[in-house]
Amino acid sequence: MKIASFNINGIKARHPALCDWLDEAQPDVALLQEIKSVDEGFPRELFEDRGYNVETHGQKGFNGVAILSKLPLEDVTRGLPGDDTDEQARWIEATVVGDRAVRVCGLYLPNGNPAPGPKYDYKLAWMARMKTRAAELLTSEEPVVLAGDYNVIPQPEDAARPEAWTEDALFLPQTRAAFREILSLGYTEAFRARTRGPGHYTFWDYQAGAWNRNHGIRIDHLLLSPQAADLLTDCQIDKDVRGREKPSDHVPIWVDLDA
DNA sequence: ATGACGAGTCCGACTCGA
Repeated sequence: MKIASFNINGIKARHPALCDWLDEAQPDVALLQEIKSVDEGFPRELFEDRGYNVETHGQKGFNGVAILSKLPLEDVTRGLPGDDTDEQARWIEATVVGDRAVRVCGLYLPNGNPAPGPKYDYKLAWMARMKTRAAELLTSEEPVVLAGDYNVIPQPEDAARPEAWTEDALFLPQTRAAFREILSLGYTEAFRARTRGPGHYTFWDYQAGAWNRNHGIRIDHLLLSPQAADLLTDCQIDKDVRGREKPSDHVPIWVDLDA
């Protein structure tokens, strides 16, 4: 079961590039972030025609997450539990029924800049809620995948120029500590389970020639419960997507599970 | 250096992102 995460930065602007990548990468499941669309505005036929089931959790103008799955989806839920007043569409869950049932969560973690400030407070509060949900999911003792745009640079080696990010909400010590707290519940970061060392990125800013200079950061992650980690056979970043026509500023990252 | 990004919203200029 190939499960991918991709922050597409707007479905209206990105559906051609997204379809090209789907046709070539053939993921069984694609967890999308920043669809920037309401549910009714999402071009679901484009994906249904390719054999995908489509579940969206959209909102007007920004944010928004979606699940595309060639396998049946069950028990779909929308929104991160823990704050009924939170209206931002950043979390969707479903159970993918393959040879094994896998619970997948697609997430778009808040950016948090500028820090300090209310946006950073929201980020940290959201991460605390996510930790609670991540802990609950572990009690199922089923394979769980938490995949998405975490807006977290875990380590200095995950940025081409870490010195440029020291004051940034993506790299502040509190942000990285909150990310480690979720990992410490018992999750495995899929990419780092298989690849060590610097130079691996999932985001390059549109500005200042970041792509041409390879000034990237690694902020899109897949976290695996122990039962999912036992099934891991591969994890790759589709870096070349960033160099194509009208790209997102993020690229896809995916795992292959023996499920 | 007069610049050096892009998407969405509602129509020129704002917000948002990372």
